[in-house]
Amino acid sequence: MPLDIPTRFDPAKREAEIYAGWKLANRFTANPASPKLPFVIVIPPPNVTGSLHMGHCLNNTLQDILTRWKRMSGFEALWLPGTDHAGIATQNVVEKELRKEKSSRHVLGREKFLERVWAWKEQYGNTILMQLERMGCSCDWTRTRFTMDAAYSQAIRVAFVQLYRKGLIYKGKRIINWCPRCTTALSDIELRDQPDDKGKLYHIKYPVAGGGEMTVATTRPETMLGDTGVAVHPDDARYKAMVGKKVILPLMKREIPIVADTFVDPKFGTGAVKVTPAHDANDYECSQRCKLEAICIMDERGVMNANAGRFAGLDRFEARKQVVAALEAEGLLAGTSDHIVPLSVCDRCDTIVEPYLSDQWFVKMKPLAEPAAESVRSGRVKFMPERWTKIYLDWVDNTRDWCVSRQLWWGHQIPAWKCIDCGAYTVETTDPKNCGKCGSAGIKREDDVLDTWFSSGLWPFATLGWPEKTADLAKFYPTSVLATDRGIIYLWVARMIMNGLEFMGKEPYHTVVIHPTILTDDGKRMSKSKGTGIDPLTLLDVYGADATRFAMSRLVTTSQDMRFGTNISKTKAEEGQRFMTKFFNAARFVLMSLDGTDKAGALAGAASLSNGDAIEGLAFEDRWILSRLNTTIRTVDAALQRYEFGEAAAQMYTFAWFEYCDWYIELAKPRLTRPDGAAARATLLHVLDSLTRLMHPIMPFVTEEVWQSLRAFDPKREESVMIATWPKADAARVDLDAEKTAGALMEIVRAIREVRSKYNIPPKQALAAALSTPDKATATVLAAHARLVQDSANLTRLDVGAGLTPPPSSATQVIAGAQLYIPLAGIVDPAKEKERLESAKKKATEAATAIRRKLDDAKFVANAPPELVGKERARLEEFDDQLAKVEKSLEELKGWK
RNA sequence: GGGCGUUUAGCUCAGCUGGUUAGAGCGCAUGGAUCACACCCAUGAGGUCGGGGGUUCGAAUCCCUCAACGCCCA
Repeated sequence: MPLDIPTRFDPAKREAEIYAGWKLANRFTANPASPKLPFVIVIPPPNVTGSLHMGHCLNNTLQDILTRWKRMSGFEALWLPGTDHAGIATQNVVEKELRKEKSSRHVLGREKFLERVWAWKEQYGNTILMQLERMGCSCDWTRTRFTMDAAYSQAIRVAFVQLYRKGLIYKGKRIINWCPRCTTALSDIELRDQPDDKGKLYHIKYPVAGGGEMTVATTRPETMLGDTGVAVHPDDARYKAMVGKKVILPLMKREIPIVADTFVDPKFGTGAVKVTPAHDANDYECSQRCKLEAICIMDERGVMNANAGRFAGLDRFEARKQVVAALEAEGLLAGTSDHIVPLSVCDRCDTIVEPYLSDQWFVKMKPLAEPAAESVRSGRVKFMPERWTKIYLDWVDNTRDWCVSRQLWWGHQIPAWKCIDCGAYTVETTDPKNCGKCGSAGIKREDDVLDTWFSSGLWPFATLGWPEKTADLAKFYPTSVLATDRGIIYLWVARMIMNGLEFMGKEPYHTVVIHPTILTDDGKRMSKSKGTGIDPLTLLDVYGADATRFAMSRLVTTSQDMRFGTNISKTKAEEGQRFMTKFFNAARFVLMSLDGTDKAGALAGAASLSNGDAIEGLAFEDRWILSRLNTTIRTVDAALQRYEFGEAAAQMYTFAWFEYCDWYIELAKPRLTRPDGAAARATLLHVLDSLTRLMHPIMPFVTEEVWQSLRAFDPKREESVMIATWPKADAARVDLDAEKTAGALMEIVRAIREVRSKYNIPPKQALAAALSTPDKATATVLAAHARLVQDSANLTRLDVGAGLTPPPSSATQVIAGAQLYIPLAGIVDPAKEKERLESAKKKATEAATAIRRKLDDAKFVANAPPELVGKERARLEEFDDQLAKVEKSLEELKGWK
């Protein structure tokens, strides 16, 4: 054959080149002036410290599938990429570098340190984005954004000022989560639970002034140094008389009051609790109600300060030991018991977090959260799968004010200036010179920066140019779909919806797709620290992007997470690789077969088929595959509409492999070289063309490669499959009769192959067969397609007739509606035949009995829908018929001897 | 403590609003260098649908309950 196409598509060799071609042709760039309807996705910004992991790989595969699918479907598709500055994470990375150099950010000073972070970011900050190219992601790289870009930073500032002026941002003293290692405040959701931490519950005796004692229970004895009260439940009879009295705080010899507060659980410990307002959130609230003072006993690094008396200078954990020892020495330790202590650690550095009283900036959440909840309740924003709606609502309905200040340097410095003279804050979008209240020039900017999520929350519109009224913003906001993992529904999704409503007056997207989380082979969460993660680049290197993408999308279901560890990912990627190769070879076959034949005829025919027009000489099998193709197009499209990626992938796989390759191509082969094979050539080409488009969103590279081969054949088609139109299902092509008959023919072919296999007859050895049907109509239909069966089963002849006399010494098979005889003189083994027939008899008997039992049940006939009853009757008839045939064959078998 | 999810073939998973002889891929077994593909083709074995109750003419599917595993919130 003159056409030279390799038998494999080599991803390592071709992917980069294909991708570069797309980029060069600006295929990813969206145009705000386009008359097309927009379809927009903003990427969940990966943080600049990361590199591609399996979660990104899945997340971005799905986004790319949606983007490519919509782009082909006639939308102005924009997939906007970018990265997030990741305040703590990035600062930690650079501080670590500095430590190696025996330096620190404090040695460098703020300005120099930030220069250093920027340098780091320039060098490593785009790693993930570059890796996305490896996956074939069709992001609009001309619009890449970074949350620290000048324009983006200005957007944050405008947002902050607006919220502040509306009274939605305030500064206040609160108990917040403090990381003594990062020396910054953290929000509730930047913590992680430390699993099964075995701690102890300490029972401490507090002497009561004027005699007696009270025992309190605590898991954190060192905090007693900061106690300013002891609380009991007001209804607790045991302590009623004590309320209002004082206890003498051991070790500190401080008199502190006994107060009554309903937050005390009388059943916990002794029913009396120590109150440490500066180091416990509940205690702080209690102190506000009971007018207790707050004494802070630790510094920002978790070291005891002067308020801790003789324990000053000790680390918090050392202080615990010594406090316990001191209490013991004074005979005030009533005892200890084992106790599981729920501990939180810093999400970034694993340090145990300290509840800490400090002055921080907060966002008032209620006014923002309420409309954001309403957006979801009303259905203006939908979660897919739907069950995540409840998770989202639970959070937005109960959210507390959000601490947004961080004691870091890397980030957006809070645009608030405090007046040295009058103490007022001036909050402006441009740097002020004077206090906005008293006019004093003595103003100082806040040191703190904003939580990274404050900036990410503006992502869907700040990336499009807000607060400026840009063309992009007008065209592309609101965006369409957000795809992410469930892990950041609170952190990010909720905040985007709040901000979208607050600043744009519209929800940022109509659909949130929550995709599975990647698990290890044994169903645990992948963890970097445990080393159970796998590197997607390895998969991409070995199997290529298409195979990896197919493997992942194939596994996306709406109910389950995705196991994709070392072994499973390999198996699944291999499946993807095989599919890629199979498809590539189908294309190879079609193109090579058509080469040298009547190309123009094939092209014209395929074009007519694409238009839904009739063409001449369409054979039964052509009508069948066209029917199947159009059903597949419909189901794939429907699956994507529902964001059921696994289903979409499975549908195209089954069609391409089992229907197109295994059956249709084989059936079409004999016709290809015949003069009357024009319709077969046209159908072959048309189906390949449709399949290439259909598969493109999931397997962009191999489909582009095939498309280019098709284009060499037919230069008039689009330059790239990326801009080709998405196939449209043509209901008129669906032919259920043809599908039914095809099913029967396949069954016949399989039955013959089964006989071959049982008797070890090589496929090369041609056989004869006879098909006996009960009625003439069936015989006529099957006889019309005898040729197809002969070709597929390598038969020299196939006699079809109503009530045929069975040929002697035949292997027999009973199939739906017919008996099949394959004369095998000298080979056939009556014992084997009998065994097979008996097994068939058993199966048919069981099935028939089950149905008969139903139909004999008056209740079934009365209650079941009539069409079902009819269906069951028909099935019974079929099985009875099958049974009769098997029995007949068994009879015939006896005659052999 | 509360909530969510999962439990179907050796493995990974489908199975929609209850009615199939419970499916697929991998793996396994047997046969095959046939002129698209051995990353292939053909054929086959393998499941009392986690346990126990219940509803129903009928349950893998609905309800209750127990168990195991995973995740989230407190």
